Amino acid sequence: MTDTRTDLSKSQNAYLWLKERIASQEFTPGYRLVLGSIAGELDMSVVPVREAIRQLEAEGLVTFERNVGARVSMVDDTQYRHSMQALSILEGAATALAARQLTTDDIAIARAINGHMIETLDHFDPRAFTTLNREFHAVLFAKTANPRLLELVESEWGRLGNLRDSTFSFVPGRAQESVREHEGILSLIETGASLGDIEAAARRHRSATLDAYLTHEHPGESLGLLTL
Amino acid sequence: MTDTRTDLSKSQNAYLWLKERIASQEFTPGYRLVLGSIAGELDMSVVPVREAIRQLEAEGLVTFERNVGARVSMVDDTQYRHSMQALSILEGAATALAARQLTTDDIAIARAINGHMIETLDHFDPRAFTTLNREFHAVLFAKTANPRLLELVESEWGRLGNLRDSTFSFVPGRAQESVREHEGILSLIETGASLGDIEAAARRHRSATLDAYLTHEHPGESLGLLTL
DNA sequence: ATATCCGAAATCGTATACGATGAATGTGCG
DNA sequence: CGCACATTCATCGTATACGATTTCGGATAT
Repeated sequence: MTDTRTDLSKSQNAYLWLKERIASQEFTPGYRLVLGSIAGELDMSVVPVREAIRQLEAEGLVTFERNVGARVSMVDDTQYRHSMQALSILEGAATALAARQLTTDDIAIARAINGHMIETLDHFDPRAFTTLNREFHAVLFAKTANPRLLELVESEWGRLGNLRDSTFSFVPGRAQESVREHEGILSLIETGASLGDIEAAARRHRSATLDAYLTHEHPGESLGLLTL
Repeated sequence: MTDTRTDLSKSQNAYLWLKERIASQEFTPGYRLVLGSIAGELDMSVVPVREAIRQLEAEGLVTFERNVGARVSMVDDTQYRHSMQALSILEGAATALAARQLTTDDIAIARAINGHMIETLDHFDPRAFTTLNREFHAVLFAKTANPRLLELVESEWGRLGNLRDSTFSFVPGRAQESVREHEGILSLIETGASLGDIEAAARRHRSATLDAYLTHEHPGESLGLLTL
């Protein structure tokens, strides 16, 4: 069942394998990455595993402590907010930069996805909702004029380990609000609104998710949205 | 003369050493990083060197090709634009997020630095100008409410290898324009302008540097500034 | 002269080995 | 009973070794 691709180096395989485990929350923040065990699991020596972990470290997914080992990074609440805010900025810009490239077909696809999201609202499944949500935004980003922004967005999502995204969706009413905002962004794009307006809307959309979480979990507290 | 810090692991030392060489342009884009040579130079085996290079790869400073080796990443013009644009977005946001935290003292310091920049305009030294320029923005960012943004900015600067920054400054008239824009940003902050205005100004400031370069090197071409 | 093939050298990717360091456990003393 | 210290164990960090792959140069054929 090992889906290791032989056309990749072992260290690359280890890298992907670990990344997957972290993203899928099999390895949760704080989880200790023992070189020997992982190497055994993947049927390789420790050397490529170490390389893989170093790469993950450079991306911020893993923290090393000398002579102690590596563990999946803990993102405390503060870091979480900062990453989310950075994400809102990056995604907002990416959306705006893609807006002009989107065809009516693209918009139709996005709208269809949003339709599915609305359907799920009855028998609410946060995981499905989250998946659809990412698909929705993927469509919007797909034709961005700046692929580098996409890399940054992806990397930042990895950093967050999409860990709490599902819990986010649980904030009462936020899901409904979210799909409404999606529709709002789509119509802004359709009607040829200014890039500034589109960017602001897309940014607010992500910020609002975080803000809803903050005010819900820590009543009275708020991110203080970047007003753009 | 080896300033290797013994409190760091060898791989960390190799990482820093390489990063320095790349930043200082001793290793220019395309330069081949031969494991054995570097290991010899640093008096260590190849293993830590490989780890270091993997980290740099994750940051985008180095590119690996299987069974061939690693070389310092080539940033072609397109990638360069995209990174610069991403940078303008990140720096714009970082500036806005720091604006409200800046004291009159901070602004005075920034203004003093900008003053030095103006002085250098007579006997124009692009390297000194660039250094001062980064200092200026460092002051503005220093108190940002979002340190994660700073990390992203730093990382993106590393990616660009601050390679062509000096050539940028050579675009006729851009240096003068730049210091004027600095002053403009400072007064926006002083007068308590909206964060949106500040962000837009800061973003435009960086974009304009790129745009000046593009229209100068490739006449008729332009980035098409994100209008924010 | 140019192209093609072959062998040598260079370099990479990974396994194994081992000293070094930190954590865990046990032991003796207050 | 609890704490200081010694000992053992787990794990890390790095050196060395070696097969695998690519690159390079020269010999041969066209």
